[in-house]
Order: sequence, then structure tokens, then C-alpha cells
Amino acid sequence: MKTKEVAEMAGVSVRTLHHYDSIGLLVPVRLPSGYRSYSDSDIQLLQQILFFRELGFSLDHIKDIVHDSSYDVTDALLYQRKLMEEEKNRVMVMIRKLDETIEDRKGERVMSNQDKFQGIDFSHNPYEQEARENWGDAVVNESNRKMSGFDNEELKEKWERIFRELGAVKDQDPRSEEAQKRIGELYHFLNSHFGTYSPEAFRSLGEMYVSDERFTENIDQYGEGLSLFLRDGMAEWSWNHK
Amino acid sequence: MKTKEVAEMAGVSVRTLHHYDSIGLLVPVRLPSGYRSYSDSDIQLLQQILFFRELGFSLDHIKDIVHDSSYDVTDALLYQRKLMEEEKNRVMVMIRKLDETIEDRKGERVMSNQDKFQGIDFSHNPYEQEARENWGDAVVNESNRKMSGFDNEELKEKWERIFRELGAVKDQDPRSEEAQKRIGELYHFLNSHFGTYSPEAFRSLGEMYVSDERFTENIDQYGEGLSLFLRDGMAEWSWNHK
DNA sequence: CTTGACCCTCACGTCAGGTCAGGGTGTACG
DNA sequence: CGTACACCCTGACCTGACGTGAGGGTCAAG
Repeated sequence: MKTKEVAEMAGVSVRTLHHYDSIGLLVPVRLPSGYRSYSDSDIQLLQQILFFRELGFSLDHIKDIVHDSSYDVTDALLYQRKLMEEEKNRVMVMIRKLDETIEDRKGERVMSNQDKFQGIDFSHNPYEQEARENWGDAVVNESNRKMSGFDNEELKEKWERIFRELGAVKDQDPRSEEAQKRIGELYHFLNSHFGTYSPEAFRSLGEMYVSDERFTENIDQYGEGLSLFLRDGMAEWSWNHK
Repeated sequence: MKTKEVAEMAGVSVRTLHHYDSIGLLVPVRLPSGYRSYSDSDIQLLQQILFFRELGFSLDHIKDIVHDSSYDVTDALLYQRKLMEEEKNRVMVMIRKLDETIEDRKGERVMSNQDKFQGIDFSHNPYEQEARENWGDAVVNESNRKMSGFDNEELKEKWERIFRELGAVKDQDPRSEEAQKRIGELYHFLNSHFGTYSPEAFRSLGEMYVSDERFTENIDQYGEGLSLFLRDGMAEWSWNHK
């Protein structure tokens, strides 16, 4: 039989047969043309080789097994079983670690969402001084609200409720009565829990919701484009309440 | 930090760090001398890399994960979990096939009996602890083979056959091909039935065959001077297979 | 000024083939 | 007889994650 016929019969590639020839694992006779010619016993040998290959043996090991009659096949099988058992353990350890890591990240993701609720911590940010100058203390206070008691569950809930409600009206005109009412709630909420905001500081805060992407990301969690809506609505609100 | 310091700290080889440098995974700055200099953040990055490596990620994949912040790590973890699950199944299929094959071969075996060999029982021996320290667990496991299933007739038979064959070649050069082949059989036999022997442990075992007269007496049952032959032959074998 | 411990860069080896490139063989058809 | 096409061959480089060694430079201690 010629190479390709054997390959198709056995379900291996021609290259594989070449390889087995070159390492002396399965060496067919050659025709005058140089073509490989596989005999029936070569085919049988190949079946054996592929059998052991399926069991995970290395070609080197297979060579010993099939060409050395003194080799104890049962020993080889038991040895191979041990190797495979170790491999299984190795992989199962990885899977366990992966599961643990995935679980951990689930937990952290909740926390990092909480972090987002709790705002951006400017306290170690080199831009804090500049922010205070540009936007007034109120803005930075909000950023640092985590430090000023925002980890209180009740506050978080209120914060979320307010932003969800704002998200629900974000596609209306920011100057509409409904929108302005919600924005007023935000103003009073901030004034109750995060220091004193002048209407002008409130307007500045709205600018920052758009110009600083850390705020933008945070706010747009409650609805795409909410930060833009808020900037305009807060500007309107401060205009009406100055 | 210099290369070797980092390597020792992290428990990897210097070559590994060179490799990570060359593939752009962890590229330290260079001192004027050309020496690599790892910064603290390099060390942190290395820890991350090794963490993902333990989870079975490829270095290519790790590179994406640690150098591309837009990469979703949770997705990567889930993907990797799938890969590892497949790998586990692959290995478990092999183990099942191995077990089936081993069972089949057991059925075919003809059992005759003839026993002489008495293992040395270290299990109540005050020197066991010392022996474990001096020679490694492998030696003591062999000594205790009686306890670990050696009372199985089949195993005893195999053991005897191997030693009779060794006795038959004991007057040849222990380095001869014939001798080395027989010694290889012994190695595989021990590895299949009595725990895991490194080639080095195998060499130590050979030393013990000579230095501990309980072994010597036992082994020389199969031929005067066999223990000496084995010591030399096993040393040679371990040298060629380390 | 030498030793010895460290550093560097090639560069080849591992394992089981995959994937070309370049060139020869065999046979059916016109 | 020529040619198209299927098949054959060898040789050589590629993969992954390093191990191993050669050949040569750097640095601090004695």
C-alpha cells in the first residue's frame, strides 16, 4: 500500500507516516522508485502504535513497547496510568484555581460597582488641588464622599434611587418641570449629606460630570447620556435659583 | 534588582526571565553594562504573569491580558476554564482506556506460583526514618513492598523473573547493552509497582544494595555478586537517563 | 591582578507533527 | 507522443516554553 492509502485508512496524515519512518518507529520497504510500500504487518503495527498513542504514550515509549518483545506491556500501562493520573490532577488544580479566581472576581465586581457608587476617590489624586481651585470644594467633597460616610447603606440607597429616577427622565427636555424637580432633589440630597453647595458650585459640578470621564462613566451607568442631561439641567436649575 | 535575585524571589529560572524579555512579556530596563534591572513594578507584573501561568494560560494570552487594559479578564478566565475542562476530559478518556486495557490484560494472564522471595520489612524498623532521609522514600517503599501489595502472587513472580534474568547476565560488563536493558526493566518494574523513582533515587537504591547487608543477602540469592553488578549497572543507567 | 560569581547573547534541542518549496513518478487522455 | 494531474519524495523551517551549553563581558573581594 502506498502512503496516502495507508494514511486515509488509519486516519492520520501523510506527514505523520513520514515522521514515524524517520524516527524508526514504522519503516516500510521502498519500491525502486523510492516510494514507500506498507505491508500488511506494517498496517498492523501502525494500529498498535495508534492504540498506544491514544493512551497518551510518547512515540519514544511506543517504540520501546512495540519493537522490544522483552518489554512488559502491563508495566508500561501501569506507568502510563500514573503519568495520566498526575496530568489529571495538574489540570484539576488549574480548574479549581480558575473557579476560585472567577468567584473572587464576581465578589470584586460587586465591590467595584459599589466603589463606583461611592464615587471617585480624589484623596490620593495629584489633581485634587487643581480640582479644588477649578470647581470649588463642593466638587471634591463629593468625590471624596466615600470618606465622609457614604458607606452607610441608607445613603447609598437614596443615592441610587435619585439617579435611577433621573435616568428615567433623561430623554425629556432638561428644562422641563419634571426634570427640574428631580434635579432639585439631587441638589438637596447633596446639600444634606455632602457639605454646602452653592447653586453655582452645583452648576460647576454638572460641568464636571461631562468633562471628567471618571464622573461620566459613573453617571452613565444609570443611563446613556445622563451626564449630558444633568449638565444642562443643573445649569438651568442654578440659573433659576441663584 | 538583578536577574538572579528576581528569579530566586519568584521561583523561576534566569532563562525564563530572559525568555519573557525576548518575547516582550516582561521587559526590564538595562543598566549601562547591559545588565537587566527589574523595578518594583516589574516584579508586580511578574507576579501577575506567574499567577496566570499557574492557571494554564499561554504566554501569548497572558501578554494580552496584562498589557491590554481593555481586555476583559473575566471572559479570559471563563474561556480558559473551558479549555482546561476539555483537557481534563481528554486525560480522563485516556485513563479510562488505560484501565480497560489493563483489565483486559489481567484476564488473559496465566498465573503460576512459586515463591521464595522475602522482602525486607522496614516498617517496624527504628532505622526507617533515617533510611528515608538518607536514601529517599523510594528505597523505603521498596523495602516495604511486602506491605504494599507484594504478597500478590503475580508481582512476586515478575520480581523473580526479573532478578533471575539479571542473575543470568551478572558476569557481563554492567555497562553492556544487554545489562542495561535488563536494568531498565527493573527500573520500569519498580516505577510501575512501588512508587515513583527518579533515576537518581534508583542509583541510590543500587548503593543500598551493597551497603546494607539485608539487601545484599537478599539479592545475592539470585547470583553471587549480583548486588555489586547492580550497583554499577544502576549507576550507569541513571547516568544515561538523568 | 586574579579569582569567582554573576551577567550577556547566540544558538541548538525538546515533541509530534504542520506547512510549504522544489522536484520526480505514474497513468489516463487526447 | 505530449501533457495534465494526482501522487510521491526530501529538506527545511515552524510551533511553546523554556533547558542547556558555548564563548565572552562585568564587578567586587582578596
